[in-house]
Amino acid sequence: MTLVEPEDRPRRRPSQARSRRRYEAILEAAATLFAESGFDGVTTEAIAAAAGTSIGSLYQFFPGKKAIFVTLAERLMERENALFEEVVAEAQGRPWDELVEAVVDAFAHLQDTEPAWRAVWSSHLALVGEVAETGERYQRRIVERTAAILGGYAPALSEERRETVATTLVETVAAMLFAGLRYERPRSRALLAETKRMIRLYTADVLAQG
Amino acid sequence: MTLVEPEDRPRRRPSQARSRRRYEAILEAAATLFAESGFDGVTTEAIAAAAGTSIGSLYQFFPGKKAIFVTLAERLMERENALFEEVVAEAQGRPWDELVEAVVDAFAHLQDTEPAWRAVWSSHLALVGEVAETGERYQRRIVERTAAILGGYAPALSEERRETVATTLVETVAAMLFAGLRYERPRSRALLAETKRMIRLYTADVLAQG
Amino acid sequence: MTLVEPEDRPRRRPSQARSRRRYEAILEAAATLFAESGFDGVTTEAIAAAAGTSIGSLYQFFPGKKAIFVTLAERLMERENALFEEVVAEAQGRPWDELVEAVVDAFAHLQDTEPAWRAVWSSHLALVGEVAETGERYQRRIVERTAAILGGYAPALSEERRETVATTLVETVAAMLFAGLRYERPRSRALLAETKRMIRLYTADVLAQG
Amino acid sequence: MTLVEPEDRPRRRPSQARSRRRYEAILEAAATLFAESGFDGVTTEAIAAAAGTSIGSLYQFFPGKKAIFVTLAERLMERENALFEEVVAEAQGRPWDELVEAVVDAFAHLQDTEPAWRAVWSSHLALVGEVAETGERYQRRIVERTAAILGGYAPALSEERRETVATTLVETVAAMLFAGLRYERPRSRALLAETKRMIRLYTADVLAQG
DNA sequence: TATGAATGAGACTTCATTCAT
DNA sequence: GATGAATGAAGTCTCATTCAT
Repeated sequence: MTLVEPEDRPRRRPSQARSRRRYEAILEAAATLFAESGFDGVTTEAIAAAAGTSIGSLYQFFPGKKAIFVTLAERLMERENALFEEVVAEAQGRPWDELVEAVVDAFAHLQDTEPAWRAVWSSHLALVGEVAETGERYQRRIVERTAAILGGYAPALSEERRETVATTLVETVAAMLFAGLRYERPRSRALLAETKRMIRLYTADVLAQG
Repeated sequence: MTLVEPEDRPRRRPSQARSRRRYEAILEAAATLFAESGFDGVTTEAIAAAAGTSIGSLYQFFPGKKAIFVTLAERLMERENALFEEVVAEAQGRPWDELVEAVVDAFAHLQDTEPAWRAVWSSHLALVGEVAETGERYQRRIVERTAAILGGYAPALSEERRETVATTLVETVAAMLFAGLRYERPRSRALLAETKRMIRLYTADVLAQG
Repeated sequence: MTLVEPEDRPRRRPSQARSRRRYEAILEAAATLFAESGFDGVTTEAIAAAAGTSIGSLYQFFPGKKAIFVTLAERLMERENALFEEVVAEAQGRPWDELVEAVVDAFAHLQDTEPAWRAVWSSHLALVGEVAETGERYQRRIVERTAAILGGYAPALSEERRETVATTLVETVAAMLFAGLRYERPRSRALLAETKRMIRLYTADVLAQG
Repeated sequence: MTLVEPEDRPRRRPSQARSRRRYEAILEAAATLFAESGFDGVTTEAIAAAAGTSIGSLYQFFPGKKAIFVTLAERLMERENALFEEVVAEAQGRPWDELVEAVVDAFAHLQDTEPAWRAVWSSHLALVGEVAETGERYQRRIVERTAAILGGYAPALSEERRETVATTLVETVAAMLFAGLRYERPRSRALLAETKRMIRLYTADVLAQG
């Protein structure tokens, strides 16, 4: 189970208010449960119960468990993408360091508020099955955009170098945000602060040396 | 399934040559299969088959599937610990940067050669189920040792800072090694090189500023 | 599910034009689908969809899936009965052979034009579940009528023989018509032709010998 | 579900005595249940229970419900084929009528003693799903053999006529044997006797006229 | 009355684990 | 000790039927 097949798409995107609520409840319950126990540790029955609905309704909206996960993943990735562009647009013209910091903070905030974050990134980073593809696709896009933006600050850098640097930055932030999940509050913030410092230094060096 | 219970220990550490071989074959087969498909994606039957033995024999050595995983994990962690101490001992007296580089290279090499690496770290980092506890315990030890060694190079650093820095270093290396698994060869090496550069810069700054 | 219970009757025989149309559409759609995929292979949802209505409406007319089938069956059987009497009335006074041939042809034509035929007879002949009872009842009536008519042509035959012969004729025609469904057009007609020849010879012998 | 796929073959043809018994018990229980309630009316759980074993064991031998049915069907068809050849060989040189009678009697006896008979023929004749293919294949073989043997008795008949006649004979016997299942003992025998008489007359006519 | 979303019993199947040989 | 057949709990999913709108 690695590719996203058509059968992994929702069955029916509900439009009426009550259905819509149900649909969202299922996704929300699933996000929480997946985050707690991982994909295989969660049963469709448990998702339905946590969403306060019946197994039958769940299957009316989604053709299967994987489809729920994929929907969650694509939604999150879409949001991450939008968030990235939004922050970048806002930070227009500001120095590189500030731009990076703004992006990292935005993502950290998303991580804090979005239950799906943990479930999806866990799967993505751990490469275990689901969303390998989806996650990779979205991450690739952010790497490319980062490389492009970096080009504006470091025109001397070869395209290849830019991509390597962008990949490193994105992977580092993602990995460290994820690692932060394993720590309680004061420590996780400290880890994030150190991460920012680390990439600031790295970036400065790259801009100076290539 | 998160804590390591007594029932997750091997049943009997076989001493006779033939049994020993069987035991090792099971662990080796399991490492490969877990790395490929994750804990839930592997059946005990498949492990036994890949080890060239029977499901009955497998259960003679291990009380269950989780015990196989836990054994693999503890073994790997033990080796990582030993490796760490070994490299540190060898690098005695050398500058901090060289020490760090030697440790990172040693771990990178371990990652390349040990099939269990991916399975165990995936579980550990993704926090999904198994070995959360075991992994955390071992990682903690390495962080503490790193902090202690760092103390030798930066006596001015407060104990708390030392721990934060050590944590950051260890998490970064672990996370980036793991991230490297998602890339093919030339890129994964580049990512590792950038990671080393990044932590070298970070470390230098810490040593200079605190 | 073998007996026809009161709950297998339609809920209400609609009289208003629009309802009537809906009711018929459901029966027609069901006939086609049952013929294609058998009773268990068809979902109520599919019937409603094929009838261009909703599942809710379907249950307004019929108390359940079986009731649709039973209605179809009784309707078909009724028509067969009427057809039989009609043909017999028309053939009044003609020789036995011509009478038989006329009946067989009429039934063959019904089979060709009525989608329910296949579904209902399949169930009846195969004795699997539905309409065993209904079918048997109607078939019995036709056997009795055949025996009675035969009495006019062969007064010497004992009542018991007459019944045996009538049963044989009816079963043969039904079974061979049904068998014909498994063949494509030219062959199925040939099979029917041979069947007619066979029963003609059989009948002639019975009339001659008893 | 119409074609016989590789996944419809048994999983493991057991060799040890105990397994063999279990395997047979499953098939026997399935034959009885399928005959009573049809393919869809039977659950794998019910088969396992009737066979005095567990659902797990059932799935160890067969990959699914259909595979049980297919195994039953192929086995029966194989037996029918063998029986046919056996009877034909024995009747070597005897008149056509005796040959036909011997074959019909043999099949009638098989029908009486083999619980799978009803289940398999019901499915085959009713064309509902399963074994359509398997049944057709075997029946075709018997038709061809019948046509060939008929050729020895009626060399003047064109090949096409021979096939039509053979098809008619085989279909009639099969259909009437099956129809007989719907009658209690004395009547079912009478029906069979009449069927024999009918095909004797038919055959005599064919041999005389072509 | 018409609609179709909601329900949940129950079907099929897998697989970790036990146990007789 | 080794084997692999046997077990059955538990998971995924379907579909007949109900019911709120």
